[in-house]
Amino acid sequence: MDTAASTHVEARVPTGEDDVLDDLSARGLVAQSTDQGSLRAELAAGPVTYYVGFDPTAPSLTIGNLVQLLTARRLQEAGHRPLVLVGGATGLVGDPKESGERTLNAKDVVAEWTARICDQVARFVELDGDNAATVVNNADWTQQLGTLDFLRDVGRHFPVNRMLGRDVVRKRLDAGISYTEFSYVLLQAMDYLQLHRRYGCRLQTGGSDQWGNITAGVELVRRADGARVHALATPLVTKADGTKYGKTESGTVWLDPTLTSPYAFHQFWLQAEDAMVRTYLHMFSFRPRDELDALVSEHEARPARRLAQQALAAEVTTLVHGAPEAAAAERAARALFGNAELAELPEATLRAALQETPHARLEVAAALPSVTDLLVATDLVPSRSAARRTVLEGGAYVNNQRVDDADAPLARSVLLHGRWIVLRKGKRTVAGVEVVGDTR
RNA sequence: GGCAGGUUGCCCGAGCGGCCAAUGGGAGCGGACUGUAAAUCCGUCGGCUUACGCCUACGCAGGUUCGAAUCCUGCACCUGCCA
Repeated sequence: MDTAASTHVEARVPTGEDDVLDDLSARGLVAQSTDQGSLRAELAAGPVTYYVGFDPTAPSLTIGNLVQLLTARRLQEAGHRPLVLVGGATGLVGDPKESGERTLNAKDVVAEWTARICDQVARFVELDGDNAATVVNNADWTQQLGTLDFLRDVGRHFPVNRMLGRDVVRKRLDAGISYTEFSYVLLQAMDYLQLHRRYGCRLQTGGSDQWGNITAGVELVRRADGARVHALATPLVTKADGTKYGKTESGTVWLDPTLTSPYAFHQFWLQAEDAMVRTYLHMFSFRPRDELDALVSEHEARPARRLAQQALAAEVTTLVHGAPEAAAAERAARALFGNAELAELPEATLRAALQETPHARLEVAAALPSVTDLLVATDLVPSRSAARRTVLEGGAYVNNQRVDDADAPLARSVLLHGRWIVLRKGKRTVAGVEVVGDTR
């Protein structure tokens, strides 16, 4: 991680125009690749058809997959032709992971996830033009393949002794690995071969955790068709301490706005660690590198202003959710976390901000509910016990005022513009409450 | 197939008849400090109950006992040794 981050601080040797590969590696997006010289030559010679694949293991992709999607987009912008593969077939089998055997998902569930991810993925690449992207599903060539043909035509190219030497497999040998997962690599390798034959695909990109699967495909294409094709792996995105990236207190950061709201998505990036913003900007932003370097210098001079985080959040949210959503998330953040007194915000601004956060509408007849009730109603906490605990720990705020009594009904005077409450848990988790009904 | 050991809360891992909602670590959450950053320190960490308690939990199903995560029986899965 650090090596990737440090390579682009130094001024590059001035060789005129950077090519895509230079740009990718300067951005820290190249962890491993097959022979760079010939890959560079092929990319320079003309449009190269390449592919990146995603397995439907959930109803949506996550920000962990975003690096892959954006890398595909960078290559497309450089004139190459993307095939985005969704693993309708491989998703039924499951990539072996170190921690142990996966639970197989039901076929109809996988089919639904596949459809959703096909839609999702299509938004990150250009579907028109000379080098239009194509979304493909590996179920198309895997599903009707017979077992005997599979064993004879694909299986014979895979020496088991080599397969046993693979890292993931070795790590699973003690705990055990099913034949299902052991065979996964054959399916992914076959994808590369099929895409090579059908579309002339010559490059596969993916996360470095996929390197083994990717190179297995490279090898299969060579053995089966005698062709030399390429592989390019991006590094895994991590936090400064090397731990897993992409989780918040409420869980995974999804690309689907119904699973992670644009506001929550924006907040995630806004809260990026100082030590990592430079890395993230280079990996996720499409702005030129010298512009990013300038931004980072400015940030380092005055980190408390969080300029780099703001730029990062604005751009990535725009990429994923569009400019209007990104702007709304930004306005909400400014209203709720800015220096302005909440009571002085115009109602329209306040309402718009709270619509972005988790919020609840409450019918109230007489007395207002307690903070505990509100924390539960807005899903800021999972249970009433947790809500009480939060209040007890001093982490519950109404309109930025700490509340000490978990059970006392709130006074009517807390209502902003007669109906709004800004509820906060801890430092940065905000929710809105709209009180409707008799508010005399 | 035989023998031995194992299955504990989000994860790791103690407990081996009552003092166990269960030691400890990690993650998470809250507070202090700060900048919606990191590090550090402190607190918290099944659910319901304005707290007297109640409910659900220690692989699954039964049983013994006043009382079981702890003992017994059966089942499932895992690990090691032997075949």
